[in-house]
Amino acid sequence: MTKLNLLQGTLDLIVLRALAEQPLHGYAIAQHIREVSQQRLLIEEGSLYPALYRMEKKGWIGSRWDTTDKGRRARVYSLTAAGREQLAAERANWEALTDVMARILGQGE
Amino acid sequence: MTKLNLLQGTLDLIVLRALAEQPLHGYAIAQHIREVSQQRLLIEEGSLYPALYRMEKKGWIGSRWDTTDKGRRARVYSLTAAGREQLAAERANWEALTDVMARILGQGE
DNA sequence: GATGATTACCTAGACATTCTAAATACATAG
DNA sequence: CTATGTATTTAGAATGTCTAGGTAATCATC
Repeated sequence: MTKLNLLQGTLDLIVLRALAEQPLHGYAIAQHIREVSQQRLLIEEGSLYPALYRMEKKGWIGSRWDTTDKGRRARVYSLTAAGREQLAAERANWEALTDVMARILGQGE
Repeated sequence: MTKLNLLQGTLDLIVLRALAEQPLHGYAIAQHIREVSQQRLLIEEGSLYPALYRMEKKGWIGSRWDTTDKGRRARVYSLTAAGREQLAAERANWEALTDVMARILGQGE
């Protein structure tokens, strides 16, 4: 099982989806994605944190400082209403793209 | 039916797949993709031509100048053996990614 | 109480890919 | 002779991800 290449543009969708479940801090988001993907998707911190800042700036997520169960300070992110809309839009785009790709890849067989 | 956002990294796969069918010149590749995707995927020229140069440099495709049925000079690209391998690899990566994404998007329902 | 592993965040700079926006040139239709 | 379609080329901007560092606190272990 080789490591997967993440495609540019999918990280936002993945993060929004994770936060739709429950509020999480950055480190926990990375862990969560690793688990759900069965170790196949490894999000680098240098990708994740800047992505979180961008999304907060766009109003899709909000954050507050909190203490984790491990007793450490962490910035916990949660979805906003705009974020829920964005999630729906990106999910729809993703599904449309996979449809088109299936046509393209399958065509001629 | 809105226009789809192409994800960074999928263009090579799409082009390789198109050339697996038959040799084509750049303009025809763009048309072909538009048709197969039912007008949903519009590849810009500024994306396509640089992508073709990159792929030729990597040895995945080869080219020769030829005359089209419309009587014009055109650079016709075709898959190399390495290109066929690359196509298989990228197709496998794409399929693995859609599997993982399906898990992520579906999880918790 | 030193050491190392884990948790948690931050950031600069490199890199790759796609897009916008232009230009060139030839063919054909009107 | 003008507009439209065919066909290629390229510069530069925009975007997003990664590499590769850094800080700091907690916990287990020796």
